[in-house]
Amino acid sequence: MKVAHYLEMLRKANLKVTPKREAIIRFFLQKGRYFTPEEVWITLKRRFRKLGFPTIYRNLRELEEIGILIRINRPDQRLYYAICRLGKEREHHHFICQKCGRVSEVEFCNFKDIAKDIERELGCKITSHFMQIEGFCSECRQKVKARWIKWEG
Amino acid sequence: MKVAHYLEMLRKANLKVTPKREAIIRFFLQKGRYFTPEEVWITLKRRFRKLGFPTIYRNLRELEEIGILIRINRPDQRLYYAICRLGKEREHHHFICQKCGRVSEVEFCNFKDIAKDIERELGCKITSHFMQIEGFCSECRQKVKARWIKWEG
DNA sequence: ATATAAATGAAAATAATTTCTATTTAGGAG
DNA sequence: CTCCTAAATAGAAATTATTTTCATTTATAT
Repeated sequence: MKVAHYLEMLRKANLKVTPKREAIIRFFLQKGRYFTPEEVWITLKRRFRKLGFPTIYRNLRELEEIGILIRINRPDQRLYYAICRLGKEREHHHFICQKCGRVSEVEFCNFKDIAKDIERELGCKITSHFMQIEGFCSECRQKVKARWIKWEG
Repeated sequence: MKVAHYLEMLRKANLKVTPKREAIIRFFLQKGRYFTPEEVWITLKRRFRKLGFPTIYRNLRELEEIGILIRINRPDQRLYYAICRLGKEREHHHFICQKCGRVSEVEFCNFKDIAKDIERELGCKITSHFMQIEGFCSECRQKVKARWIKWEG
């Protein structure tokens, strides 16, 4: 998705299109991986002489609420965000590279069937599920392979 | 699983079986739902005149590391723990009741096949995945139903 | 251009979590 | 059963991520 599309999402959500919001979106879109609010702040601080922490935190949360960003779960319990290329309408999950942090959308998920089974088993009613998949992205995977070959001779 | 089994897990992990550790395990086992470290502390404080926050935090983390407890993800970004009745060996996920907080094990997950498809699609190598399923447990579901019937007449 | 509600920066507050250190305790050896 | 040692703990203090407050600025509809 292009920047224009995300800006349209802002308008639809009655959020003003400010230079900082646009910069945040462009930043995530360009990097394609996850970041902490602090990392976003440090990077954007170069371009904006004045840029407060609360602005970053507030905007990241707002952008997440309307489906432009997603939150990434990490064991260190800090906030991590990444851009979502699909939005909330299309059910999907995310793959996170444990080496480079790249985040990729995964549309495939036959959870409907699994949910049915679980509901029958537990007698419960499932309303949502969250999944995060981790591993090595194709790029990092090839690097690892290359190193292996080098070692193995 | 019984308390004795969890104590055995402690020994295997070279962690001493202290009264507080045992109390933490019993607490979670009896309640069957998730709690914050603070909630655990408040409850156990009644039984132990002296009980420090760090002890709770440290123990919860340690018990999680060896598979006795699991961490629950909530949007508020705070720590939540619950007991795991299966351990790390058996691959499984957890269902969390959004009303009462009850945590149930879900062994069914045909992720192997899904993983294959994702790996082919993204060219990645999947090493792990995390899933958390939410909804209403059978008990809370019946309560909701009962209220509905009452309303509907 | 103007008005107005929304967005922002700076400083301060909050609150969860961890560190530090002296003391206590579990559990193995004798 | 007693002693020993490493591990566990309490309490206070420190740390640190995140949020609140509020005066000022800005986007955008008119």
